[in-house]
Amino acid sequence: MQNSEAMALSAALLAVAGELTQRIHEGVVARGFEGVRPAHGFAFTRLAPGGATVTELAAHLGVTKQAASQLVDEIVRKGYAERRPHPGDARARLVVLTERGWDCTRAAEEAAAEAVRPWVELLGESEVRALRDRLLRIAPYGPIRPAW
Amino acid sequence: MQNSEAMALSAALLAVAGELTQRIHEGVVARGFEGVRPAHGFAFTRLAPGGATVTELAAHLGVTKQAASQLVDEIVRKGYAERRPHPGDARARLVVLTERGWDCTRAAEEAAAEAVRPWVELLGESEVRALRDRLLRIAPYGPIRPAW
DNA sequence: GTAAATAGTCAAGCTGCTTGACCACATGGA
DNA sequence: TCCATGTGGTCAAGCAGCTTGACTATTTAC
Repeated sequence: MQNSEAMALSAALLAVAGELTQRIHEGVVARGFEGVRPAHGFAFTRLAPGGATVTELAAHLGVTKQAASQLVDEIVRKGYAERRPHPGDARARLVVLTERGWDCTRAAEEAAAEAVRPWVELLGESEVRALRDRLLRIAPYGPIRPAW
Repeated sequence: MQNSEAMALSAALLAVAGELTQRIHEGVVARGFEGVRPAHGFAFTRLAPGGATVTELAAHLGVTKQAASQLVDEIVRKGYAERRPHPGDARARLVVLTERGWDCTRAAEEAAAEAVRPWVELLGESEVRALRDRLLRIAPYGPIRPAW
């Protein structure tokens, strides 16, 4: 594959990612969840399955644990999560979503569906599913980092 | 399309975008261009076709013109671009890439090709081209914004 | 039982962005 | 032609989110 083709692919991918992030964020805010940043959404997806420690969250977001701790401070203060004692490790604390945190997560899913709708209208549902499948196959396992 | 499917698509897209940005950046640095950030790359693509004013660059990056001006300061100081008087508007200044700026742009294209190579090995060239074509069709025209 | 590793926080500093103020030049109407 | 308004650009100050460094409490390993 030529360099220029790879660059066009990259540019398109990053443009779509930027647009998507912005639309999801706007949709979440429009549903009444203010003071929440896109990075919080990525934290929520890590906390959702049953909570996580600050260190686990830091690894998932690709930041220092101090930064993750500050982020947790913020979402706790805003009522989206709470810190509980960790069962089995008295040093650690388990960060779990509150009911409001779950509401916000569901709002983000709705906003994502809304953001993707124009793609379905343009490409058709099967094409979008194919897009998803291909992206899932090349998606990395490592930490989720901001695009830039 | 279900909300959960849209969310999976979004998560995969953003994960791939983050990984891609990081790999291109690493590739550019590995080719000897230090002190350059991913945002600079997006500036370069706007400057490349024949230069741009600070205001045009700000619109392209989706930031204030003050921020764009600071970014131009930086890439000028590092030797990637220079400010010239604007032909036809004495208020404006045309920011153009230097030879080193062009070298860096070509390095970014090489790095992009390198980052995309694993996808070609995994999905095959025609599938990756199809991916590119679909992304190009849903890519927005507006400013390029960081994914988060 | 003690030394090293790990979870978490506090504090200070830096970087890249923002808002606000301002000057130089351009544009359009009397 | 002259002036009022709009636009391109920069300077300055402030802020948000991250970093590094230092420290305590607890766990793990020998």
